[in-house]
Amino acid sequence: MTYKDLANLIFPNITKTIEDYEKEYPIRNIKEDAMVTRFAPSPTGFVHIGNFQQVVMNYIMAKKSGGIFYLRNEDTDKTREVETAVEVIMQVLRYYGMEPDEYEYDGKVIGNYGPYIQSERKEIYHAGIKHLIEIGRAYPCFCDKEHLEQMRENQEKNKMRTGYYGKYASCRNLSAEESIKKIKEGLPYVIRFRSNGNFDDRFWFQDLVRGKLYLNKNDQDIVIMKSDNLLPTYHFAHIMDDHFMRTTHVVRGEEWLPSVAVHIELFEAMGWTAPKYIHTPLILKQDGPIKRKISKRKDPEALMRYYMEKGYPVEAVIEALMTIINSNYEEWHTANPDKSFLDFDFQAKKMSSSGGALFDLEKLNNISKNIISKMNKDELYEKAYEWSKTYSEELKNMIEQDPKYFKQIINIEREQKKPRKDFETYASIPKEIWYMYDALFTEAHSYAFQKIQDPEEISKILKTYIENYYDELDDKEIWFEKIKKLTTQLGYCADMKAYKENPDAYKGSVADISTVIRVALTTRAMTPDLYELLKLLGTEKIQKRFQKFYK
RNA sequence: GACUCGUUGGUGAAGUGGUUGAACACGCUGCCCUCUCAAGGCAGUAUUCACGGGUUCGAAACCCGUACGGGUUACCA
Repeated sequence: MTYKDLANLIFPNITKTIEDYEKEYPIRNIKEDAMVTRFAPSPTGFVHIGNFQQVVMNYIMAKKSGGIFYLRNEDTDKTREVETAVEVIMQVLRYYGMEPDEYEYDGKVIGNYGPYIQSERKEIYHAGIKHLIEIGRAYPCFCDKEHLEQMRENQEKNKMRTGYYGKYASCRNLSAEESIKKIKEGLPYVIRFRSNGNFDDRFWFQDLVRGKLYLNKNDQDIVIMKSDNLLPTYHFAHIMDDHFMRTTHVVRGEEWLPSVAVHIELFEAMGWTAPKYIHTPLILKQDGPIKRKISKRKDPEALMRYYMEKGYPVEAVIEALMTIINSNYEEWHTANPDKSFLDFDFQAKKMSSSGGALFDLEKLNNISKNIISKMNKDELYEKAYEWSKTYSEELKNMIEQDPKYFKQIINIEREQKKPRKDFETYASIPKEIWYMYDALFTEAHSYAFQKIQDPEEISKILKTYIENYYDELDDKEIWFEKIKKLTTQLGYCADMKAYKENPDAYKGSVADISTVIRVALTTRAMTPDLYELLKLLGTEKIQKRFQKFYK
């Protein structure tokens, strides 16, 4: 009895060999320096911001180099899987314009290196495992959970490294005969990798972010195939997939750094060269005095859904992430405002390797405000409208009832050198402009009058203004001259400079008069340019809103 | 516990032995401009790079130790 018999007993129906698959998935016909990258999430139903950051990196590397970016669904853990997960992932990728070149979704397989869903690649993994068994680099292990647990406790007690290795790896000494016998008896088993490594040996590993790392070799006989569903573990699945999908660069979180030695040995055992690895720092969150991993359970901003629902422009989120990825991105972008992030000279080694970055929402807000302020009215209209269709009934209604009017409102102080920056997100638009709509205005009750509170005085100001001064045909200069005349007529100071020098000499200033008009029209003391607002509202609406205050 | 990665302002950070008396951006503070606000302009915001020691003519940068933080330690990825 040989390893070959053992392999055939375990995988009687696997006929294809590694060589067959090498032919089936040939080296990609792309430029030598083109990168093949992938996004390989497990289908949990969410896209974490840390994962998305990796998507951005993967996407840039592939696109810039003329390579391929593909999506692979890592669903080997059937207990965690969520039904609609792939849909969510594709939705996010498309929303942010990072459509993969190859993927499997909605019954379609795009690309020649599929299937792109791990649970559909069982035969490929089995062929790999069968091969390892044949050459003596993998073996069935019959140890049960209790035994393993006991072993770990003992190791911990003796301050040893924990794990299934060396003398602790009892099943590695089973002969082919013994293993075959146990399997025939029906004992449950997993398949473990047989490590040849010595932990005290070290080797150099090149990580593209951290540089050269001097790591201990692996000596763990890790599980490569699980007992229940015969699916491989992540460790084994990813080396098979990354090899046969001809991946050149793997971007993953730094939580994988401790298993690099395992993966390297696995690649060696298969006779393959490993792809290049880029281990990214985690995204952290300030929680009181402590920085901790941003968590999808506690922190809504950990999930991409949050940014979509809030209506941050796509470019804003990408820019915020790029800033974390390569902090010189921002400077580059201000120097090259018209270029896409794909033109940026992204370099993995420029990524900070320190601890992990706090994702700064305030920074995002600032970026977002700037980006929105630079859109012209048509762009903003298009994007906000598109967004509103799925995320905001309120905004959608506003826009649809009169698109032209909406554009006029958002265009106030917009297409100019130093545009206003009122809108932080698409979702914030209604909060800033609702008072321009009569239907919404009738519900408003509290008026934020400032210095002038006296109802008699307010009435007098509004009445005098509308009866004697306001004319919607006036240009801005004349309009303001009239406001000044009104101010003087009522005994206030029309010259702000004079007023500031000696405020006690007057009842108040032109600012106070304007504020009364502004608040009566909008309920707020702070709005964009009054002249523009008046023009857009029109005489009729103005009169109606003023009437409430007449005595 | 074991193994491992890291530690520059409130935040992201630049920096690889000498025009760094620590860039840039966000935030914060003040002033100016101004009919309000948002902007914009100007100025301020780490006497110092976790701490201790060493190497050097010279260190935030190189070395050692300590402390602190993160990660891993699963038939989860």
